[in-house]
Amino acid sequence: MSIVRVALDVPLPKLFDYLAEGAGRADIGRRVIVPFGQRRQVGLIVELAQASEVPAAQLKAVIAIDRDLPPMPAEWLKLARFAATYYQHPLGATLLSLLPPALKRLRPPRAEAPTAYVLTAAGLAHIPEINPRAKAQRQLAERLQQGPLPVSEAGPWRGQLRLWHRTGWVEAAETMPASPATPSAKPELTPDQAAALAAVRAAPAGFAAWLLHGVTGSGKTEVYLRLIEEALAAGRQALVLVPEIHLTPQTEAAFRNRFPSARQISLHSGLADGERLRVWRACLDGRVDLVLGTRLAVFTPLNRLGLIVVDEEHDASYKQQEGLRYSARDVAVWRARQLDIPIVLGSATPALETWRNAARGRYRRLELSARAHAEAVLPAVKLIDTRVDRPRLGLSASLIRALQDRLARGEQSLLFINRRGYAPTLYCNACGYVVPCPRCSAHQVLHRKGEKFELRCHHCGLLTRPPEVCPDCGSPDLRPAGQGTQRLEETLATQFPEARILRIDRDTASRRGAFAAMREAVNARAVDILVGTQIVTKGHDFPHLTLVGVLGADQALLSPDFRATERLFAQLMQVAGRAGRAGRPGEVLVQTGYPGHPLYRALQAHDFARFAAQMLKERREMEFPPFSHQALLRAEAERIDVALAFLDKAKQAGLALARQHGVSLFDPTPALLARVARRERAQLLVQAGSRGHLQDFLGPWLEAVRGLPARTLKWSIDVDPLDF
DNA sequence: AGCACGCCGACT
DNA sequence: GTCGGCGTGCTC
Repeated sequence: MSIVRVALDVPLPKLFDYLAEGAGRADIGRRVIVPFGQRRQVGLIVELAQASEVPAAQLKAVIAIDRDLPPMPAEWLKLARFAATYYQHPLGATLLSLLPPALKRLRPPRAEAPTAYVLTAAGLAHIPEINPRAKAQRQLAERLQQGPLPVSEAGPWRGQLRLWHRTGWVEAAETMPASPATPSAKPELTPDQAAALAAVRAAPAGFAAWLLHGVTGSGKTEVYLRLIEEALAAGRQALVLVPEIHLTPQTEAAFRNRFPSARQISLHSGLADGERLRVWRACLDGRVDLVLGTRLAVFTPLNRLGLIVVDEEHDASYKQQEGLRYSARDVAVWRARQLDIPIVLGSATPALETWRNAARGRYRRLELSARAHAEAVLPAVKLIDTRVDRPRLGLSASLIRALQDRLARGEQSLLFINRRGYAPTLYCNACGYVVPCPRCSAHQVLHRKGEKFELRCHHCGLLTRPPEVCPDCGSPDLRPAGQGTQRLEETLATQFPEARILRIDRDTASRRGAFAAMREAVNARAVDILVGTQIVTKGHDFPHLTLVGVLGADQALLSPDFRATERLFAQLMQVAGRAGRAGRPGEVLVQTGYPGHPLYRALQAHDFARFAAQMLKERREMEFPPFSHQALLRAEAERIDVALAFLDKAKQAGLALARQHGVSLFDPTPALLARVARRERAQLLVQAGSRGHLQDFLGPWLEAVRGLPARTLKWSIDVDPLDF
């Protein structure tokens, strides 16, 4: 009787042994259903064993091995094991969280009816044999030869398609139907692009990590496309990671137009379970050439992977903030190394970690310095000193003049303000009281809803009606304080009654398709002034935009988070890149009370290298990443002292180990946002000089932490944390 | 994580 | 006298 070692979705760092008659090597990586305690669980076979340490009498037998699905490949299991180990997450919980949700259900889900069909090789071979009198069949075959046929367009052919599906002449098309039959034209390469491509081509085959550094508009995408083209031509697959779903539709279309014959899929958390399963299955079967997706796509099982691209590699959304807290960028680099293939990390403002890796020669840097359109020059960045030119309702006189200019010339402007809602707070003019969220350590944000106002907490979602009088002193003189996108929109409407204004933030762009519609409106010049949060900074071209105004940027400079400046710089570079793309020079006006700040100087010079050098110098002095490696033990409880006491015990339990491994344990502190939804959060920082030391320490330490009583609290470990 | 077992307060 | 509170301990 064989014994299989099964990974289960339980928070225990161990495998469970089961008897499985007739199980063999071919079952490693297969889904199983096993009895577990009083219930049944879905698991994954990860090893075979001759004997078990568990007494034979306690071993139960597997209920079923799912052989309908190909086993998860060894490479994938290895990748998942790495992630589990590196991010200190139980292997079972890791593996099961990486499967499509549908496969975690006990009842192996039936693959849903396809939404489109393609001809199989067998189907193609069958075509000549179709009876010439069977007109409908001939027509259908002809149509299928032109490409995938969506069921929605199949009309009366539906029955025939189902029949052919059963005979194997057609199959479900996981890949989106290619739009044009002929690939879109390849633009001519700029010298920088050509040089970058030449460098990659000249490198010996195998693993290499490339940092493609180029400002917005310098044509990074074209470099990706050429490299993908070569990978596809060599019969390999390409995996392209992008930060967020908003980005996928247009990137998706660009890729499909360029590689109409490639089988392309998109993978992100917005997909319905059935769709996600189908796409996954297609990858597992090797029926996909090009995968475009958000962070979770880094774990797609692919057997011919030849190239990985991580676009906007600095973006924080690559880091998962719960469960397995992985960084898709870092996992991608590991995967490329494991598969011995190249990986390209692209950004105008690389993460300082990445920049330093390039400086140390671990990654190789490729520079795109010029904008792809020769006539498009980098925008001039000017600072408006708000100590002199005091903004009224957020707008300085200089910014108003600049807006007037664009309106007069029929050009578009964008005002960037990273605060949604009407005003960040509602305060009492008599006593200074500010309405707090009763459940979080944060102020409630004033939102306008039609003619009415409401208070919302951006952390826990609490929605309340604004008080009529100050809850503290009874004064009726309550006022909005500061600016949000809604209020700015309102101010602009009074200031420029003739202007067409559009606000883009999470509140207006969250509806499906809303974002695309707004982008279209802007491109059709149905908008004069755009007001937006960071959502507008992400990879969208607005060709008629010549002015970008930045409001409220200083806030990040005062943040206690040591990465806040890095993020602000990236955001400002990105938003500046929106201005002046179609030959007209763009202008960026930043309102600030600190015009002498080095961040702004570097921004004016469009000099990332200078900014990075400054930041790295500071980081080195402070022994912050990338000059150290961190992990955060987070704890949350109903009371902060409970969380802090737990962390203190954890610290005591780790002191000896820490000394032994040369690792520093800091004192437990309340989190920057100490209370969210009535839960008090605290954290303990672990810092080490190298990844190795940190890793060596974390394993045994967490084992000890797991033994600590933690009845009324939840804790988790975050390796390479981004948020504090 | 679930789920059962187990020992102390207000109810048909 | 029971129903049920959630403390603690285990799951191959």
